[in-house]
Amino acid sequence: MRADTKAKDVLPILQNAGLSKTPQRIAVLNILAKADEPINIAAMKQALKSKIGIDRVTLYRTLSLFKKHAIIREISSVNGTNYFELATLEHPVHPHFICRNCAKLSCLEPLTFSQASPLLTTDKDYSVEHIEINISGLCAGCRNATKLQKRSKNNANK
Amino acid sequence: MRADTKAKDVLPILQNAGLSKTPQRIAVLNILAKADEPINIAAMKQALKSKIGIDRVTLYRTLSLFKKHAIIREISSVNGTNYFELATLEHPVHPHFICRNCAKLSCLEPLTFSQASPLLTTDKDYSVEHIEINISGLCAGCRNATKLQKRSKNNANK
DNA sequence: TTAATTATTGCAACATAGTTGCATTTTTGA
DNA sequence: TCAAAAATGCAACTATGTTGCAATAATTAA
Repeated sequence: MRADTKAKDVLPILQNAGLSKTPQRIAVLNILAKADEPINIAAMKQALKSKIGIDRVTLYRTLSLFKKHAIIREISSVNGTNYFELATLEHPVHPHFICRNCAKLSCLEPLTFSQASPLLTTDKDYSVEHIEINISGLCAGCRNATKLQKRSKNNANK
Repeated sequence: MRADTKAKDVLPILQNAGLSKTPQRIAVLNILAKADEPINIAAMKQALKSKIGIDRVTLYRTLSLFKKHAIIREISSVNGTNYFELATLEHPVHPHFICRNCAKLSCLEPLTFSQASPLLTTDKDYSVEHIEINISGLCAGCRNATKLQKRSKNNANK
C-alpha cells in the first residue's frame, strides 16, 4: 500500500525537472521511491527486471541525469558499488551506515551541528556543495553472527 | 629533503605489522609517505613507474593488505576511484574535500565534536568502526576557472 | 652462511563496472 | 496526426578489479 502511494507521485518529479516521461525513467523512480534504504545498481537491475526491460546503458544514463537534476543523491562506498536515494524535502541529506560484512546501507538521523562548523562555511579555498558522512562497522545482524561463529570455533577447539 | 626524511621511516611500519619487507611494499609505502594528499591508484602507478616494476595485481594486493593491517586508510569517492593515505598517529582520521571538477582530493582539519554525538556511541544497532566525512564542491582553482569561462561566454554573446 | 620452508610476485585469464557512437524507436509539441 | 527532438538499445570498447597458478624472493632455523 505504502509503496503504491509513493509510486503515484513520481510523475511530478519528471514534470518539475522538465524531463520527458519515459517508462524507463518512471520505473527507475518507482524503484527508488519504494526503497526504504539507498540501493545500488545491482539491486536496481534486479528490481527492474520484473517490471520493465531496460538496458544497462539506459540505467546508467538515467541515474546520471537524475543526479544532474538533483532528483537523486549518490552515496559512495569503499567497496566500489555506489548507492542511490531519492532527494526529496522530506528526505534531506543525512549520514549513512554501511556494514563492512553484508554491505547493507542504512540511513541515520540527520545531524544538526551545534555550531556553524568552519567546514560548512564557504571559505576562499573551497565552495562547499555537498557533505557526505559515511559510518562503517558491523550491523546488529552481522555482529551477532560473528559472535556465534567465534563461540562455536572456541567450542570446537576444546 | 622532507620526502627523503619521511621515506626512511617506512621499514618499521612493515616490521611492526609483522609483514615481510619486499621492494614492492617499500616502494608503495614510500609513495604514500611522500604524498601530501591522498592519492588514487592511477597516480600511484604513475609514481611507481619510475621507481620499480610492479604488477597491477601486486599493487591491489598490497593496498588491500595494508588496509587490513590499518597501515593505510581508503577514502571513497562517488566517481568510483578511491584514494589512499597513510594512517599514522600524526595523521588521524579527518574530513576530505573533493573537487567535482578536477577530482583533486585534499585533507581538512580533524573535526572535534562539541558533544558526544549519538552516532559515535556504540548502540544496539551498529558497532561503529570508522567515520568518513567527504565534502565536495569546487576548489579555488576550478571556481576561478569557471568564473572566467562564464565571463568570456557572456562577452562572446554581446 | 646455507638450505628448506613459506610467502610474495607476476602472468594470464577472467569478471565486473561504466562509457561512447550510432541506428532505431519513442516522446513531445505544434 | 505528424515532424522534430529526445531517449533507448545495441555493439563494441575502456577501465577497474579479481583469481589460480607457476616462478621467484624473503624468512627462518640448522
